[in-house]
Amino acid sequence: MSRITIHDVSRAAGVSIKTVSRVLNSEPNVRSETRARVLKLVEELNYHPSLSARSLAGRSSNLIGLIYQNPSANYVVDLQKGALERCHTRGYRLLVHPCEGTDLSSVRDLAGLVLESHLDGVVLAPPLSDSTEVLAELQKHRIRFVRIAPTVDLGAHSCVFMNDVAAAREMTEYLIALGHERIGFINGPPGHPVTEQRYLGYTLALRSHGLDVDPQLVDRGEFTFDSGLAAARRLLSRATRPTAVFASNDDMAAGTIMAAHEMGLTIPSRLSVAGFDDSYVAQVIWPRLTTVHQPTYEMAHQAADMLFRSLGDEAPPKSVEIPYRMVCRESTGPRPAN
Amino acid sequence: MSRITIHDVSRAAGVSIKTVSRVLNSEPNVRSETRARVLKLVEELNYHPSLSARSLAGRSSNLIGLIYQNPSANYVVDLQKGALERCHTRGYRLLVHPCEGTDLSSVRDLAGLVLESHLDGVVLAPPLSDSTEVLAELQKHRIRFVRIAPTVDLGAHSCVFMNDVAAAREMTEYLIALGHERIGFINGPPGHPVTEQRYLGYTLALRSHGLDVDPQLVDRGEFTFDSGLAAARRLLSRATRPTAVFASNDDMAAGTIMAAHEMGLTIPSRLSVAGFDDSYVAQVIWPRLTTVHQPTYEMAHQAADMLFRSLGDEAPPKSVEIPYRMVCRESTGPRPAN
DNA sequence: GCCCGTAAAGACAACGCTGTCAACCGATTG
DNA sequence: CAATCGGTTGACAGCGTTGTCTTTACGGGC
Repeated sequence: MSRITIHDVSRAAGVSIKTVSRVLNSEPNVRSETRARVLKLVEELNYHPSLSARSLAGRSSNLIGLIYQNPSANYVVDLQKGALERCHTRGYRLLVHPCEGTDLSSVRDLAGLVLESHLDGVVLAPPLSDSTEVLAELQKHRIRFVRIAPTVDLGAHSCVFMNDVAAAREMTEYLIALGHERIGFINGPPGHPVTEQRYLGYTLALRSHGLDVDPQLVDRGEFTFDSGLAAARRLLSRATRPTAVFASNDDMAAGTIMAAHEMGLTIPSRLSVAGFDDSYVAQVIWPRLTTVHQPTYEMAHQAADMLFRSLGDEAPPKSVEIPYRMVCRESTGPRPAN
Repeated sequence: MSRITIHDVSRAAGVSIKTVSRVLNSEPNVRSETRARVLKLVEELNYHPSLSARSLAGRSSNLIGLIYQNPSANYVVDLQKGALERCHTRGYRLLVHPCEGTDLSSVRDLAGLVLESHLDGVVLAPPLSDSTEVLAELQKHRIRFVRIAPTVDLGAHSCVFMNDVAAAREMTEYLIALGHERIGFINGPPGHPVTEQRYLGYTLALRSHGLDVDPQLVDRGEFTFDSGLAAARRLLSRATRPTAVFASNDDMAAGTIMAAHEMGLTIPSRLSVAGFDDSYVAQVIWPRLTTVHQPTYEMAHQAADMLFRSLGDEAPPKSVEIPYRMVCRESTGPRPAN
């Protein structure tokens, strides 16, 4: 039982392989009668064109890459789903490529991956979307790419993003509106694109409401639960404890909630906690987390779409902003009377 | 700047393309001196062989598929990581394929996927690993596969699994040992491979300790947080409330904990909750969840390994059992004095 | 009635590699 | 010294498509 090829179909239909090829690629200049006959045979013989042969012979491989380096499972899955959905409707296939480790070797591998697999283009998720090495490598090989949530070289390439500054600012202002004045902040790791932005939003909100940015109220984590737990423990043991903590992602917010539980601080009556991302954990922990919905799925979806458009020489917009959404749940409340 | 091919390397090294090919594939009968020269040029020219050409010309595509249909992000990511790691060390590439929807079309597509992409084989995750349609389709096309956690046709093909029955039994016995006698159970959806097994473990434990299986204490969910929450609400409002609830996965256990919080039942002093999977949420919710660690990563890793071995005609073991591990945290405690 | 334009279809050479087989070499053997 | 052999290498034909160019058929305009 060997593979069914275009030759089998062409023989059965009594046409040349080129005609079958034309039908399969929806090219013009095929009589509708012939087209129908070929299509019927394709169905009957259960013929599936070889992608390898296609990408070898043609200009396109109908394969794009999704490149990320992110520890958060939910983020990754949303990314994949968004990109996959778009790939599916456009007849593309997706190769996922988690870049583990920050070493340079994986960066060099990247161009290799694209070349080996004949990728038509790649979608770059943060923090890789800001890596100058990665960008340089891709450009050197003239590889098309779309970046998700970059913070540097905005104008240079297509990208899709959300306004992290405005979102962080709005969340902080929400806490201020609830009466909080000592608002702690758990920052992300330095160097990560969104870290600066979310912190900036936090400080802008404070300043515009006449509040000082107290370094005693700012700590730092690695965007992981454990690091958030540790940072929150430090923050909540300070002499002047904050009445609200804004963690710059949900995992660290979950850590903060755990720390509060440990210390017997009821949420939100004695401590308000806000997160960022609206990941799965936000809906699952007690109390449910007030957070900013990051449109990861939509961004990946849009990024893939822009990539396809640029592959089709259909000059895509330089950048697309996807709106975020405040999600107010039960982890935040008015400042304690005290 | 066009692509660098095997011809460029062979020209530069002053050998035939076949010799370069031999070097790249670690074939014998190449003088070590020649081999070194070729390798050096490959490095210098930054040559990357085309996988399309390879899979078209050769017998193997060095590409395997990971096929799943699972809503849980953490499970999926663990699966991917396990398979990817093994692929990486063996020089294979991984095509992930989430089968959304249970419709037959995706099943028919499956063989198409394999044929189109020249996959050498596939790893099948539950619940697809039990789908007779999928298995039939793969066999019809003589496609090699390894199943993860199947429950039917065990002997027929290679598979890797864990002992869900024993694990569920051990967890139930752990609760019994804590003094609990009214132990609720939240079952999974009918038809899913592990549903029956975990329930069986639960009943076996009860019976062997002289306890009845009270249908009033058993409810059902869909392995999702929301369904677990709903089931727990029902379960905890019954006349004779259980003193412990064993949810057959972590997401539903998280829902149970949320329900308990809603009803003001402190955990574990008034209600013990146990889960299954040891997914990310288990470590993040308050109190941390007592659960069974499901070795998802290891199973995927092992499955990929077995697939590679069977591709290399190195008759792999028919089935491999990966040990589970009880993880006792703070969500379980002695039966309330009452 | 002839020429030309255009739609429809085919012939054939790539694409970049591997598989097969043949060729060559120096060394061993009878 | 011819025959043989194993290690080393190369020539060349695919693999299953698409791209390019050519051929054929069929109308319409003069």
